[in-house]
Amino acid sequence: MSNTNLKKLSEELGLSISSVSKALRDSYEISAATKKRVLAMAEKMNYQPNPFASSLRRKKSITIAVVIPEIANNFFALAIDGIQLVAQQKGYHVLTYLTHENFKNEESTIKHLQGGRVDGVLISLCRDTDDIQHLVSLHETGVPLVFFDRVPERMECPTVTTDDYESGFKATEHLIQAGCKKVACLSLSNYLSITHKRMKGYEDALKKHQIKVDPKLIIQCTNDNGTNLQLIKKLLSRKDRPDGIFATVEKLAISSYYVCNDIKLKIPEQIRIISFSNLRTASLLAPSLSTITQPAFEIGKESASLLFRMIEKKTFGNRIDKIVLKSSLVQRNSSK
Amino acid sequence: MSNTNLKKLSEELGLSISSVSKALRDSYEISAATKKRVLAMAEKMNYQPNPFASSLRRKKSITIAVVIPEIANNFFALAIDGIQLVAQQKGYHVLTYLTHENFKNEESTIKHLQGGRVDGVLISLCRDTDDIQHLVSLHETGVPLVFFDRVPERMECPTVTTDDYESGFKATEHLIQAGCKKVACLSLSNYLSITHKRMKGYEDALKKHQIKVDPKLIIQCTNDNGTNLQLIKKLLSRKDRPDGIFATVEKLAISSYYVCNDIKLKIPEQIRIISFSNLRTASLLAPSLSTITQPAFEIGKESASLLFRMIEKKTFGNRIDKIVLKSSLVQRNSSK
DNA sequence: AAAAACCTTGAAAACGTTTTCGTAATCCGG
DNA sequence: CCGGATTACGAAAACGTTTTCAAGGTTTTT
Repeated sequence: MSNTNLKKLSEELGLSISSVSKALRDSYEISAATKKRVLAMAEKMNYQPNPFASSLRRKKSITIAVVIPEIANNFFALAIDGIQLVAQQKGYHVLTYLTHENFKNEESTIKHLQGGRVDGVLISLCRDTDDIQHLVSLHETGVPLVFFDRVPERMECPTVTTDDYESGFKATEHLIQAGCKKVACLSLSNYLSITHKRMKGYEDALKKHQIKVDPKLIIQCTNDNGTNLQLIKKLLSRKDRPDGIFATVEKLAISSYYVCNDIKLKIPEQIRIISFSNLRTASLLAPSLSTITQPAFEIGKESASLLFRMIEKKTFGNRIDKIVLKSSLVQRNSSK
Repeated sequence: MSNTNLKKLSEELGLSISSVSKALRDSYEISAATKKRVLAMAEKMNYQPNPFASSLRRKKSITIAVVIPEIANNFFALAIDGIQLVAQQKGYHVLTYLTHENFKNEESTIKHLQGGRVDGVLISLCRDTDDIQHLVSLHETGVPLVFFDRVPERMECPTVTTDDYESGFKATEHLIQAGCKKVACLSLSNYLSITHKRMKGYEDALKKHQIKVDPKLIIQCTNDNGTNLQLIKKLLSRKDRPDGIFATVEKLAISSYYVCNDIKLKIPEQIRIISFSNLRTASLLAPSLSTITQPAFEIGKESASLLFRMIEKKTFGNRIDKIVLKSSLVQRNSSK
C-alpha cells in the first residue's frame, strides 16, 4: 500500500514530522539545505501526501463537483472538457455526477455534497427540476455554486448561459424566412429556464411575422427516445403537419431525421429543420443540419473560471455574476 | 459552512461521540431507541459526515478514478456512462481525469493517485503511452487497476477489451468483398495494443485475399485534426489512391468524409469507407457510414464491475481477468 | 559582554471520524 | 442471592496532516 508517510520520512531523515511537513510545503522556517534533503528523500521514498489528512486539517478538498444530466451528449461532453481544462490548470480534482434527468438523483447528489467533499459545485439542472430547495440548502452551507446552461428560474445565483431567447427567435425567423408557414417547436422540458427562453423567442418570432402561436405545434417531449419518436411521428403524420421544425435540443432533431426517413418526408423540401446542436457531423448529415451551436467548451471554461473566482474569494462580496455567451446560427441544407 | 459534526450532535443528544457514531452506522452496540433518537437529531440538524475524517480513519475513499484520453468522444462518453452507472449503484464517487492524449499528463495523474485518494482506477491509455512504469508503480502500491479498450501490451493486468483483431479482419474483408482492391488503413497510434490488433486483422484479411500489404496505404495519423486532414487529403489525391478506407477510430472517418467532400470523391462509388465508431448519427450521414460499433456502454459497465470485484476482494487471489466483448459490424452505404 | 534579533527546529494540538476496549447496569438460571 | 452472561454506553487512541507556539542556538547590535 501507499505506505510512506510523514512519520517514516521524518524517522529516516532524523527530523521531526513538523519540520518535514514544513519543508515539503516550502515554509520559510526551514533552511534551504534541509529542504533539499527532505525533497530528495521524499522523492526517493516515493512519498505521496495523504489527501484526506490534508483535507481534514486544512478544510479544503481541492476538488470540485460537476453535476450534469448526462454525459453521452455532445453539449455536456464539451462543457466538461472546458471545465476539466480549467480545473487541471488550477490543480483541482473533478468529481462527476450524472443525474440522468432524474430529480431524485439530483437531490441526493446535492445532499451528499454538503459534507464538505468539494470546494465548489458546477451544475446543470435536470429536465424536471422545479423545486430547488436542495440547491438553496447547499448554497446556505457556504459551498460556492455555479449553474451553467440549465439554470434555475427563481434563484439569485451565478450563472453561465447563452442567448437562448435571441437564438430561439433567430432560428424561428430563419425558418419563416426560408418559407415556413407552420413551424413546430420540440421542447425538452416544462420547467427549464432555457426551454422557456427558447420557446419565448420562437413565439415572438412567429408573432413578429403575424403567425399565430399554435399550441398543437408545441410538443413537450419526454426523456424516453421511443416516446419522442412516436410524438414526432404523430406530429409529422398529421394532415395539417408543420412545414418546419425548431428543435430545442439536439437529440430531438436526430429523432426528427429518423422519423422523416421513416415516413419519407423530404428535408428540406417538405419540412425544414433547425436545431440547437453541438454535433460535429452536422454538415455531413443527409441533408446537412442547420444548427444553433452553443459554445459548449467556452461555457465549461467560463463556468469553471467563475467558480474558482468564487472559491478563491476573488469575486466581490455578494456580487452575483450572470455570464451570457453567444450561440451561432449555422445555416445548412436542412432549412434551405 | 457544514457545521454540524458528531461532537455537536452528541452534545445535543447528551450522548458520547462514539455512541452517536455507532448509532449512525447502525452498530449492534446501540439500542434501537437510541438509534432512533440519533437518526432523528441527525436529520434535524442536517448532519453530513465529514468524508475526509472518515476516509482517513477507515483508509477507504469510496471513490474511483477514471483516466481517459478525452471526453468529447462518443466512445469514451458512453464508457463513462456505463462506469457511472455501476459506481452509482455501489455508492462510489467518480473522479475523472483527461490526459488529452498526452503521456506526461497520464504519468502525473497516475502519480497523484498513489496517495490513496481512490480505491481503484479505471484507465484507457493515451495514444503515445509506451512506457508503463507509472502504472506498474501504481499497481505495486496495491491500488486495484483495470484497463479498458486501450490496454498495455506488455503487462499482466485485468483488462476489458473488444475483439479488435476479428473486427479489423472483418471490416477489411467486408471492403474487399464489396470490391476494393486497395484498402488503406488509418491508424491512430504506433503504441496502442488496439491499433496493433486492428491492423493485424487488416493485414491478415488482405493476405487471405492475396492482396499485398502496402505500407504506403497505412497512415499513422496524429493527434492534430488539421494534420490528419492533410495526411488523408494527400493519400486520397494520389494517382494510385486507395479505393477503400478502414479507419481505426471514428474521427479519422469523419475527417475522411470531409476530405472526400473537399476533393469531390464519391463515397462509395470511388472510395468505400468503414470505421470503428459509436456515432449515433452514422445512419444519417451522407452517405450513411458503415461501422464497427464497440459496445462502449457495456465496456464501461464491465470494467467498473470488474474493478469493484477487485476492490471488494471478491476476485480470486491473483487471478487476472481479461474480458473480451464483441463489436458489431453494421453495413451501410459508405461501403456498398 | 550582555541584550536583542534572528534562524532553525520540535512538541503538541487540532481536524472529525472510527474502533477497540473497558465498564457500569441489567438479566437470568441455579 | 450470587456468578456469569448480556446489553448499552463512554473514554481514548488512531488515521496523517498542518499549524501554532515555544525554545535552543547563532548572529548582530548596543
